[in-house]
Amino acid sequence: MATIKDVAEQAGVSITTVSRVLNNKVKGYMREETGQKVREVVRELGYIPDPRARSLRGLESGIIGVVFPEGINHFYQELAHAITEACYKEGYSLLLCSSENDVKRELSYIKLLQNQKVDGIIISTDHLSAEVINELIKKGTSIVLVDEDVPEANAPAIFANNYQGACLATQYLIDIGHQKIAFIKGPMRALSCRERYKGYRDTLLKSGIEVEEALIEEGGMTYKSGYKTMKSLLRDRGDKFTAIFCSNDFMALGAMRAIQDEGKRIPDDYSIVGFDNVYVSSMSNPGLTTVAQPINQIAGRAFRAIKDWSKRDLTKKRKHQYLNTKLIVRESCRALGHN
Amino acid sequence: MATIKDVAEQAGVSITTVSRVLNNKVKGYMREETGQKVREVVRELGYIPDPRARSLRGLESGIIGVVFPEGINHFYQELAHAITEACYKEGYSLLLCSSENDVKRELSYIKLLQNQKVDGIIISTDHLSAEVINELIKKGTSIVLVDEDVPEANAPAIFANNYQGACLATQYLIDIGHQKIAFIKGPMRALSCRERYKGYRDTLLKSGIEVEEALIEEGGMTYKSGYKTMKSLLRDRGDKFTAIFCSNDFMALGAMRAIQDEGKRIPDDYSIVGFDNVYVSSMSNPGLTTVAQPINQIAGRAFRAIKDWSKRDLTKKRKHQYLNTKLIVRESCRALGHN
DNA sequence: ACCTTTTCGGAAAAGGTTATCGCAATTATT
DNA sequence: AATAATTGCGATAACCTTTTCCGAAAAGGT
Repeated sequence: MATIKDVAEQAGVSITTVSRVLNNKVKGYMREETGQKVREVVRELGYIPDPRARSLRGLESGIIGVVFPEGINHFYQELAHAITEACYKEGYSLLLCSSENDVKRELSYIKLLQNQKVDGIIISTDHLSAEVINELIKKGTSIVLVDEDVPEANAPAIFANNYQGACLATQYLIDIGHQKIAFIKGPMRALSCRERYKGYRDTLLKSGIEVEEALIEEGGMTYKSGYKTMKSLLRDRGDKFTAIFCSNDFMALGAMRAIQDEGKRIPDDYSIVGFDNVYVSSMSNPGLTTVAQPINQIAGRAFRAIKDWSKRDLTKKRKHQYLNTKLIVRESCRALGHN
Repeated sequence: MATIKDVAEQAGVSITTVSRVLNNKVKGYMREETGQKVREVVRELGYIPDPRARSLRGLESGIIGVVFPEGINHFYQELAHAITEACYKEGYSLLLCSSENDVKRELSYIKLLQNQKVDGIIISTDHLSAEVINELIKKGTSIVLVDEDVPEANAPAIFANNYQGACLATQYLIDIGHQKIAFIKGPMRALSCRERYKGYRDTLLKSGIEVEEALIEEGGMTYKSGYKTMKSLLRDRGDKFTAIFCSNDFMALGAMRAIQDEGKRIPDDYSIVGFDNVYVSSMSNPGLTTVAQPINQIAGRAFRAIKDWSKRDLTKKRKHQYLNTKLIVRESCRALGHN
């Protein structure tokens, strides 16, 4: 592995000069000829400055840390992939960590990332407090929140407009004739889930439909919990609704299976809509109609927020970015005739 | 962020002493009392040696690089997650890269990982040549191959016994009464796919069943390609087989959908078996019977191989590790009566 | 009391990079 | 021609750690 010293020797200039050429700092100018020569040798030796040495001097390390709550969750995997792509284009790479919903592990990962001197941390959490995050920022860590907000934290936050998405889904079901729409919500601890819940309620009310608490259940955002919750809904009040809106795709997929296991058909007997548009939602049978999160946009903006961190005006309040969602219509819903 | 200097000052000792305590080098002995004091201050300040400075001195960086061919592929995502878990237990973390099946990108990632001085690289590739890999090893990079082998490369290789897995699946179908078993194979470029293909053929032959080329098609390992391939199989010779074995779960899922779209039923009309046991295979309807790869074992051993790299005897030939697979029986197959 | 051995801790170099400072040499100005 | 301004580039410190070497102090032996 060639060092800057090798380049300097080979080019017959000093180390300083090589560094200047590479970082094109024009403090103390530079003859074009010398620059040429150095660049040539750099190419020849395939020299790349050691990122560790650079970051030791307080410069960028080229690594961005990502902390997500669940490693097996396809949504986070897809988001992580999207961030990878955004980073790759600009030569950055990703240190990927999953906290497995454990605050202790989350904190230890953050510490680890700080120690590795990452250029910034992109995190999705509903465990961390605003104080912890603000403390980190005060100490100089760049933190960007994605997917889930931490209200009082002074970190830029980028996520899908969950409220708007839930409205979209609910309105769609209403538009095609459904009135009795069940809802499997996610844990109310998570702001994103509360927003989706609110979107569902508000849209019903706006259309003059009563919100029936009996048709609302809380699940744990997993396939299994969707299955179980749907089973009990069907058993207790299967005739009281014609459509179901689920707070995420996994629960929707689980719910679909529960319905089919009960000998009912989708969309003939029940219509169903999910949320997230994870890749698998296109692989179900029937294909799941769902609300797509703008994953690539979220990833790109999160990356940009890290890169532009220094330009941020810390005295100003942080910027929220709500990105609109889109309804992806597949085959899991059918229009209801008037009756 | 506390440095070793802070610790030294706080404890009233020299930097050397702190380092000695931390790395418990007993060159020049150490009073127990001094050691105590230092450890106490370390705990107090929450001091952790800067991994970048350490690795600059030639020590471990605590980061392991992972290069996979596809970012969106659930199988690799799950494998990556398993590696993350294996690493986390020992304080390591992962720099995750996906080459998106592009050799150039693969090479540039490897270079990047080398520059970041990762402790080793875990890679799955069918693009890289043995020469490239051996060259890297000669230059001092620790490389472990997983999932896919590169025959002449002198790197430890760890993967599922694809041949045994394919035998398992085929034998299962035969055991429950199927004789006419179609096969959707993967690209023959990949050794793993060739092994699966061989397992399928050998098992048929062993049972005295003729291998019909007309029932064998090649797909691209994706949901879409599984769907398309199955469609054409059904159209051309739908009555010539009663079961299908697919080289991976995604193609199996696509094939299932194709069958169902044609108005046929699984497992009533056709039985189907996949390979990999990705998480989604449990979420299909009906649940997909498949061959499970021992992902956690692969991950654990790959990590260990990196850690034990220095203990490896480079003059000896590298060790292959074929790990046995397991059949996961769900609902996508039915027993055929004799007729 | 003097010498040897043991025990402990400090100074400094190395690892690769960048930023600051300043010295020459060249060019411009009067 | 003398002075000022500009330009080109090198020496060196700093970032944080580990390691080697060496010196000081304490303890032990005669």
